[in-house]
Amino acid sequence: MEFNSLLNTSLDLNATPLRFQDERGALVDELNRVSAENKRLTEMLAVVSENYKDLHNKLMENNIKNPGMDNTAASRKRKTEINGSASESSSSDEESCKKLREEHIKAKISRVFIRTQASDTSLIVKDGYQWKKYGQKVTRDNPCPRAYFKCSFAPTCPIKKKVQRSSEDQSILVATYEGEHNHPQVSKLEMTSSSNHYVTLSSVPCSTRPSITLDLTRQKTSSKVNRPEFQQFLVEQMASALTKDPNFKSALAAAISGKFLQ
DNA sequence: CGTGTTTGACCGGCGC
DNA sequence: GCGCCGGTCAAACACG
Repeated sequence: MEFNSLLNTSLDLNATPLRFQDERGALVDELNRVSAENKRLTEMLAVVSENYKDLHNKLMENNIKNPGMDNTAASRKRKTEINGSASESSSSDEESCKKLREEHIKAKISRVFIRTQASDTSLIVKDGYQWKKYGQKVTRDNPCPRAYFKCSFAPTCPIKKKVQRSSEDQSILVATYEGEHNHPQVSKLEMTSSSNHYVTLSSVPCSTRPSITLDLTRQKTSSKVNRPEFQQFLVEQMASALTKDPNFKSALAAAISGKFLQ
């Protein structure tokens, strides 16, 4: 139930204070607690944004100092592939550039955390795109199977998605996106799944960026947070801090508009 | 019958 | 060189 309506209801019951005084007091306490929590989260958000800005600036400086050195996803696989292409005397510069571009796409990795119903055992994440499942695997570090998806909307779309339940909290789905779509989003309506009750707030991070997970499902938000301008402010602040990354921004907007308006 | 999903086989990278 | 592991393929299967 909407917290504000709860509060209003309790205020309407002033005529019978003996009966509802305790409940009203509890609600006021709850309001204060939620307001404090919201303030704390806002501060945390500001800190995280600042940290990200710093890291991003350092990354940019490093890229300028070391052009061609992509240290955002320094997997051993990538290193060997890049080294291999660089050392191949037979491969042309064009091929090397092409490989580097492909590697750059692969380096664009983002993670999305989605709270689902405990009973929901599917590995479906509705994010507005059409996906084709091409594999499933049980990995060593997590008893829950990992599903592999390719974008089915455009055959040439290089993005891949991995979805796996968190080993710590199996009600949380972790979707890992590798690469970027090379086409517009199919359907924004699909972004808010009825079964996905949590945040779809993504970290945007090639390994150096901070990872954020916000719990926006706590519906007892203050009236200030319910204001559209505040939501817009939050969206703009975070989005600008995260350098307009499309994955992050769309997920953030969906999370804020969807959950705060509930 | 077409489309999407499942699942075992296969491949390549990596550590020992 | 061998085994482990994650990722991908493709045949079989399910479903509308």
